[in-house]
Amino acid sequence: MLIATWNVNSVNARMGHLLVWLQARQPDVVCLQETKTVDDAFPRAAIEEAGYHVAVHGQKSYNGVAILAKTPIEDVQRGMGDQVLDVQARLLAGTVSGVRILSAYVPNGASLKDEKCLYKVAWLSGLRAHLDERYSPDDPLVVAGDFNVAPRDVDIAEPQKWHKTVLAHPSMREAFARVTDFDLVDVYAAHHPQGGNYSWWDYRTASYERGVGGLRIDGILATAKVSGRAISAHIDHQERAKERPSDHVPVLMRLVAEPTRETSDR
DNA sequence: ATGGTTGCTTAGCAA
Repeated sequence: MLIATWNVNSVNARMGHLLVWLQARQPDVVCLQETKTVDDAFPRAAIEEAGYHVAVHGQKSYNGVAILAKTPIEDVQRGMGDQVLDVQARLLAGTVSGVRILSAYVPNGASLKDEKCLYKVAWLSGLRAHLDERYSPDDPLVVAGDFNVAPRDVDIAEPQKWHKTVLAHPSMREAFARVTDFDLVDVYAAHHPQGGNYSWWDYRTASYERGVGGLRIDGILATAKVSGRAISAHIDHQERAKERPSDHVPVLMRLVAEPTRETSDR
C-alpha cells in the first residue's frame, strides 16, 4: 500500500502533472493540499477516470484539501469541528481500507510577528485537540500534508537562514511537536535520520533551479499501527524539475500489505 | 530591509 501527500498549489493548474504522476506512481492513497478551488470546480471526473475515488473539501481561491484513493473513501469528515478554525478549508478525513486518513494543510503563518502566525499556532493546537477528541493513539491513523514546519535541521539545506522564520522557528517546531506528541511517528524522518532531502523550494529565489536550498515541510505522520507497517519513505523530487511545477513535491510511504502480528514470535 | 515567482482573480492577496 502506497500512501502519498502532495501540495499541488492549485489542482486545476497541476492536472497535467498530477495525472501523469498518478499513472506512473499508482499510489493507493493521495492527500492533496492547496487545491484552490470550490468543490464544484474540482476536476473530479478526470481523476475518477484515472481510477480513483475522490473526496474534496475546498473553497474559492485559497486552501483546499482532498483525498484520492483506489478503494472507496468512507466516513468523510470536513474540518475539525471548530467554528473558527474551519472557516478555512484545511482538513479532510476519510477511511480507506481500514486506515483513517487526514489530509492536512497547516497555515503558513506568513511571519513571526504576523497575526497569521497566531492562527497557525491555534490551528495546530486545534488539530491536537481534535485528535484527542476523536481518535486514540491505538487507532490506525495517518495525518499527511503540508505542515509548513521543517521538524529537524537536517530537513533544511540552510538551517541558519530559516530558524527565524515561521517554517523553522523553535516556537513553530514546538507547536508542531504538540501534534506529534499525540503519539505520531514522522515516517519520513524515521526512515531518513540523515535528512538532506526536501519537499519545497521557494519559487521566488529559484533555489531549486540553482541547486541550493529547500526544506522538507511536507510529511506523513502515523500511529504505531501504521508506522509499524511502513517499509520505506520517499520524496519525488523530480516533480520539481518539470515545467510549471508546484513549489512542493510528493512525499510517500509504502506499507506492507498486511498488518504485522505483534505476537508472531510467540 | 526588500524582493524575487506563481496562482487566482483581475489589484491585490497568499504563499
